[in-house]
Amino acid sequence: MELSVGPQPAKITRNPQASRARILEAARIEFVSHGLSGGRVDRIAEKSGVTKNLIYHYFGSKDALYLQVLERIYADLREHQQDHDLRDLPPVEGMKRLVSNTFDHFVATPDLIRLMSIENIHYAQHLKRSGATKSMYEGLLDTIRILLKRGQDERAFRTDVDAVDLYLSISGLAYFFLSNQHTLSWLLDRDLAARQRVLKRRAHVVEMVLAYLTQSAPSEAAFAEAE
Amino acid sequence: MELSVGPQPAKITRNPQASRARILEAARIEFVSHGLSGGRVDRIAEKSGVTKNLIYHYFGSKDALYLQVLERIYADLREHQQDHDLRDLPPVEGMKRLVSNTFDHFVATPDLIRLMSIENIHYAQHLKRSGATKSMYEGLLDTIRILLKRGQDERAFRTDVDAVDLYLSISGLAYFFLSNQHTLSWLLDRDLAARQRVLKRRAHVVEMVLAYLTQSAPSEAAFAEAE
Amino acid sequence: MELSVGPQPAKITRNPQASRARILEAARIEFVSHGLSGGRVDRIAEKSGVTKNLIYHYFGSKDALYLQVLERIYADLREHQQDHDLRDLPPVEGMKRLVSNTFDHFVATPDLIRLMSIENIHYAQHLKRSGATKSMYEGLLDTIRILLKRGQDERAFRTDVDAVDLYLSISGLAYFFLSNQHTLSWLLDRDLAARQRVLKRRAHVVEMVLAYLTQSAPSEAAFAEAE
Amino acid sequence: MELSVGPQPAKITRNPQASRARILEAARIEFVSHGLSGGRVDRIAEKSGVTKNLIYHYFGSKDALYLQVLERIYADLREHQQDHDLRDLPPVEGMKRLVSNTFDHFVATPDLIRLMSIENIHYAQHLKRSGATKSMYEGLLDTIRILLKRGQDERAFRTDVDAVDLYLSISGLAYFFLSNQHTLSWLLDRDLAARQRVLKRRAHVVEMVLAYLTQSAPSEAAFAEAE
DNA sequence: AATGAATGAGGTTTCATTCAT
DNA sequence: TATGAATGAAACCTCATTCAT
Repeated sequence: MELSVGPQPAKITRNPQASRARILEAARIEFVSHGLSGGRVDRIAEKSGVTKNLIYHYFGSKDALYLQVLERIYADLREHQQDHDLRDLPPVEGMKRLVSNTFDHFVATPDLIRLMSIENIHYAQHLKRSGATKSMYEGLLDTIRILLKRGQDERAFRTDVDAVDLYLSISGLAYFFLSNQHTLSWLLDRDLAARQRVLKRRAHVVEMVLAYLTQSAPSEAAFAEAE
Repeated sequence: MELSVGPQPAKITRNPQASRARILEAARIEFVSHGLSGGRVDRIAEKSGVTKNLIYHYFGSKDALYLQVLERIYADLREHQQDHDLRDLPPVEGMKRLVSNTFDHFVATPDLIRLMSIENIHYAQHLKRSGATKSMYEGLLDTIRILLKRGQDERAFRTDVDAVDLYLSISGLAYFFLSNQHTLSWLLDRDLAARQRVLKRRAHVVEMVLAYLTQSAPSEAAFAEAE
Repeated sequence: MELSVGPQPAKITRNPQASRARILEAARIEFVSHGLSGGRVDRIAEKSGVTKNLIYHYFGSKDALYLQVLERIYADLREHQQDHDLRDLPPVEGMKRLVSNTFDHFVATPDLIRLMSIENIHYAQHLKRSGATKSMYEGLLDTIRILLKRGQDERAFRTDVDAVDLYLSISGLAYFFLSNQHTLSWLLDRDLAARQRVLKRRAHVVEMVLAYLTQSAPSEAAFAEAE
Repeated sequence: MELSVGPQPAKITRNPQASRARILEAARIEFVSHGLSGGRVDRIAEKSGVTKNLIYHYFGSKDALYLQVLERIYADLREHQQDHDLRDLPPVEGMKRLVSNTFDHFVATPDLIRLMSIENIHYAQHLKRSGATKSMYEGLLDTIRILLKRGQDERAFRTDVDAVDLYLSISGLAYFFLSNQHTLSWLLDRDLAARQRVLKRRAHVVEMVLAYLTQSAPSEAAFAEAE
């Protein structure tokens, strides 16, 4: 579309924090939209109204800037992720809330989803280099473990559940639907971004997880065939 | 004195189909490894042992080459996806097989997973431009619908299941685990690529889907809260 | 001065060897004139009538191109340095010729002198990385050794001469005068580049070396080293 | 609540002379290490602990700063060069001392040597622009002339000696060995910086100069000029 | 069918320098 | 006297693409 807004008036801020923030914001949009290789420092400079030099002055390199964007996204994630208060709810209720909260959070942060995909395309090499972010997952996993334990003690949940698998399922059921929105919408000839469709999906996900957890006995045993 | 053999052409195949195939194979590896923006025509030329010009001669542009790779991956997918024979199995058994087949197929085709992620990063713009491939999903969806119907008729499966949601769940439970292997392995401090881990995951996925399908009644109804 | 010859007509050669040669020639002039850090790839491209890309296509980097220039200068040096035929002359005559040949050769190849200075500014890091050139000095040193030996056998030359020191003196007496032409001309208020001055210098250098060699006994011995 | 100490200026010296001195010192190291084109204002600022602006405030430009460094080096040279007291020694003794003093001085001031080389790479354009320093050479040349005259009067020295050539030889014999240390050490496969090697060289240089001066008659005369 | 040579446009990064306070 | 913020110009280098044969 590219409405020609003309050359951004190069607003000199003399406010380094504001400049940094504007660069980071523009970089987030750029990298989320085009990936790391596809992202252009020129566009980031233009969008943030600073010169390219300043970007390099503050961040050192395109890669380092990308890493900062990545770390900030994860830091935001950690801040906004509040599952602690679910730990004291009745287990079934708590778990339902946890699943739908996770779903909602994914819906609310498409950037996070795209950056995670981008990172995986790059074999997570930047994330691995980053000093941050690892612990954040522990909170969510702990909440899952606590609710699981309490539900099992109450005989509401089955007892053979691996918390990590449960976490992967809760996430995966939402993530795939969102991350692959564009290919799936086309292949299935449906607009998966439509509000009703999203709400329906959330209900489905919650039901599937809860059905699994509340099933009395594991079905008749392990699968045998390897590969 | 120079032997006048004329200009010694380094490596003439004179076999256009073989050249095309070598280019496509090299391009697949390149794009799967580095993404579309990150993929380099130079490397494709080098790996396939042809000159860059031939690539342009055959495919016209980098984007067009990428599209060919994409279409071929989908064509392969369609060819190898054989779910028809599951349609006549007992519904529970058939569904278990369908879930684990899907899982195994994803495990066996990491390229497909990476290309789907790459396409979504690019808003599926190439896939949408492609004339091919759309129908392939119908086969799998039909098999799901048939097994679902038969299971519901036998009162083995719950009746309020949306086939598309079921398809999304079966795929998503496997896809996320595989597509996000690199970030997850690091964040969770586990090697999710380990064979035992993969097998365990497959069993879990099958159980979750079956638990959902075989649950007698839907849990107490719709969710209310919208975002 | 910069006579504006206009944009070199970008003469497309379709002759890679000619292109390479033109690039190398332009690079030699550029690096010799401005040093390594001061040399500009843009100017080399302009002067050689090719695009910058071609330079990188052929040579990979500015540093690599500089190294090529350096190696070529040394290769030329080796080729043109013909001292072999001096070995059979009467020792005094041979040595005179060797000294004045060396002097003349330095005068004739100001590029070599400048590049040697440039390399030393850079701690010879490129030369050290080069695979080439080392052996070339052996020829000259051997000639020195042979003439020296024959002169000593004839009792024409003193016997306490270190060949390497002699080589360093023969070179240094010429080199300093030439390499430091610009500072010295200014500091001494004389045009050291003037033809008469150069010839006078050559005679002086020959005399000094020969006076040393033909001196009957070494002067009265060691110096008390000052720190 | 923030302690309102106002903008906390990191490191205010409020001592302009000390700042100037620190800048000059850092600049000297920088230019001597990397040359003029290779020297970086950023590094000078960092090393001297001041902001770049101050450098420009005091010196105006990189070139001007380099010139200051150059002039200071020459000023130091003049200050420390004490050859006056040699003028009254016996000529042979005095000349020996002058040669080895010059040699030692070069050894002790590698910066001077590197800057002279750098200046010559730049065609001495900065030195020529400088208002200073020219006269300094006169002292040394005068000492040479005086000792030469007295030696000739005593019939200790030959009579056909050009003082400037003698000066160039005394300097060149030491300079080349030192300025080209890096290339020569590599090409000759010897560590020319080793203390023993340096002392040996000094003795050789003294001997050569004295052999020349004390040689009774000039060798048989003219050289047929080549070229 | 295939090539070796060459390019235009634009990518990331560097660096001397200036602005506003 | 001194600063932190910011810049313009140009540096090196990359990459998809085309030309002439």
